[in-house]
Amino acid sequence: MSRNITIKDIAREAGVSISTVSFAFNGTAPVAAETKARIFEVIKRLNYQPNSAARGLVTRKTNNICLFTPHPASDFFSFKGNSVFADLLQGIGEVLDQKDHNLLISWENLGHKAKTPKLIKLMRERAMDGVLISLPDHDSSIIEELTEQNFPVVILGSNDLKNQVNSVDVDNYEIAYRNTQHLIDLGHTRIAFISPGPLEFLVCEDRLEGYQDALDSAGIKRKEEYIYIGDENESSGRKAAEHFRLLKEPPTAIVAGRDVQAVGVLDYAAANGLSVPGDIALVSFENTALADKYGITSITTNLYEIGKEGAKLLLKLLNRKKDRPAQNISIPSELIIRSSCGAQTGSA
Amino acid sequence: MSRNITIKDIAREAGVSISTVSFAFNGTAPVAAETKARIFEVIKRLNYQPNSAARGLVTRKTNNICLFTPHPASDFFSFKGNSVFADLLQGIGEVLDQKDHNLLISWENLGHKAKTPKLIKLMRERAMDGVLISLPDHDSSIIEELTEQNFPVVILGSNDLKNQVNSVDVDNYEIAYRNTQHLIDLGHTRIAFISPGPLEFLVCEDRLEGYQDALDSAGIKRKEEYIYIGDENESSGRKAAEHFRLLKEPPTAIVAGRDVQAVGVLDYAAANGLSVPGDIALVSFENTALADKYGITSITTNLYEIGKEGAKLLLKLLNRKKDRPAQNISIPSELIIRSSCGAQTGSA
DNA sequence: CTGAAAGCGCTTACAG
DNA sequence: CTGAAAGCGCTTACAG
Repeated sequence: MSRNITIKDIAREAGVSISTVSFAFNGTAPVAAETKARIFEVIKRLNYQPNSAARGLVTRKTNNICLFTPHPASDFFSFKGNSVFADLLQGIGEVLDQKDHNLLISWENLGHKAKTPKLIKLMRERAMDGVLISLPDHDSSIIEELTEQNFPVVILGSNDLKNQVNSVDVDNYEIAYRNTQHLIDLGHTRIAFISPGPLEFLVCEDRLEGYQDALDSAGIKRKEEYIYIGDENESSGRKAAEHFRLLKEPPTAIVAGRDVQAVGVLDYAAANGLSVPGDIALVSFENTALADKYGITSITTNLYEIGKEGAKLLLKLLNRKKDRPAQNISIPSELIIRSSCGAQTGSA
Repeated sequence: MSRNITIKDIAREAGVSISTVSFAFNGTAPVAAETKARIFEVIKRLNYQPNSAARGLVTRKTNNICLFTPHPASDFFSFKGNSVFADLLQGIGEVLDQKDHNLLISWENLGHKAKTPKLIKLMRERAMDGVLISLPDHDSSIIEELTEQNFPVVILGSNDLKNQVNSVDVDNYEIAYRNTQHLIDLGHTRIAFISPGPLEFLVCEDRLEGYQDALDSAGIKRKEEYIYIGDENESSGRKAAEHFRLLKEPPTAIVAGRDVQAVGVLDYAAANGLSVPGDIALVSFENTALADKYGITSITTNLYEIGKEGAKLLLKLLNRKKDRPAQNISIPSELIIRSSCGAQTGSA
């Protein structure tokens, strides 16, 4: 590779000092109009782009933001649905793009139990300015270590550290409560719940709690057998529906953990001559294209907005001198009523 | 944030010079055993991690590898199926992890037509050591600019630049040919094709050509109406099946572009009293869990291996002094026979 | 408005 | 085996 153009080349070619080039290029000090024009002519002609390592060494900034998950990639990217994950990334990317930041992406591989967790290593070697953490579980030791060092962190999604760490999320507790309450309002008392994934993910736990508290508030007794742990596959919805159906007292309504699970429930119902919402009233989360297509009542979980607001918040943190109390941003959700819950037709 | 531990701190604390610390830490020159022990004790105690910017400034390496797509994130991540994309990332990540490299991820947002493409900017400011390019289309100007500068590039997937640029892919032409040939061997002559996505993606074009050439070789006349441009949604498979069914001369076999489309075809068939493989023989690509679940004959497209081999190849490039001719690695594919094609039962 | 100089935290010849 | 010194390409006081 041929030698790269440096600030010295520009300075020599433009007949000025390197400080003047730096001032002009960065707009960080006034430079005479003609000088500036000459400098920029040379910059353009020579295709100059400042070396980020050199710049980073003195400014102590990399302009890299890390999106991290303390889980293997497969868990992470499968857990988030297809389009849903793209939305998160798109939201983050748009904001970072605009502010000239790069996106680093990292996860903890199973079995790769290094002495130093990857993220801590990245922080110590200053490979990034801040981190967005997604899908945290109960082990918040990494997050605590980062925040102790005053390293800028924003959590995307449910977390254990409310009020201590900046975060952006939909209120999973609240939307599960709302979904459940909606079914209660429609007269149901035998209401089952499918978790969108394993309960070690806080998003799942939060939703379960919201569901349970809604039942409690309505004076409806919880039933262990009304809870099914699903996953990102449609089949888990089908299996859940079957599990519920085989109970002595089958539920009359189901809170599915995600739209694809709701589709599985619909599938099981159709295959077994059950009517939705007649025999089973159904609500879900995400409000993806699937919900629209199959007429599933679903509450929005706007990952695009989470990504966007998360990135914005992190960037704001980077520009602040003094500490401020942690901010917990909640992205509003909307319950989209369709045919599956029985509210629309009134014929439930 | 408190001041960070530097090599100076280690040197002072260990009572040696900074060169010795550097030599010991990097194993880049012999250091007396006791000296080394003392140094590492201090390193551990003080949690030292070398500053990557400082190191990068002199070594001219960032240890960052960029995964880039010249398309908006939504296109990219949706195009690759859910798990399929996770597999690609997982493959890349495992290799980079092991070699202590970080993954930068970048894409070209629509409407964000900057004067300098993002990737070129990243290259010029030396924010990464090399780049993996995924989902390229016919506009290879960016890739050409990178290779002209001798910047290390590996293309993941189909590309226009065979023999000029390093690449790793399944042979999309060949697997489409093989899929089609399989149906021909089963006696079909009216064979339709669903593209996995828009033809601007080279992977789609390659598969279309493989399909067409298989027909040509068998002396079967191509029919424009036997080609349907699908997308990443199941519904596109359903629509394709309907489109084909309404033709005057409906096909007796379909090469679906991806498993989820094949599921759509099955769905349409079931809803319309058509038997698979009786009325429609069906083959597909990807061999995901869906194929297994629904008994779809499908040819593997191992994205995990593509990611892994791509990352390995790129890392090898980084360590080479002199140029070598571009390498085009082909990941082998396997046709997994299941019930949908009619080969298994012989009752097609 | 402009320039000379120090310094960011490393690596790497070069001496010894 | 170890250390003093130069230098990577920038930014940023400091003088003028």
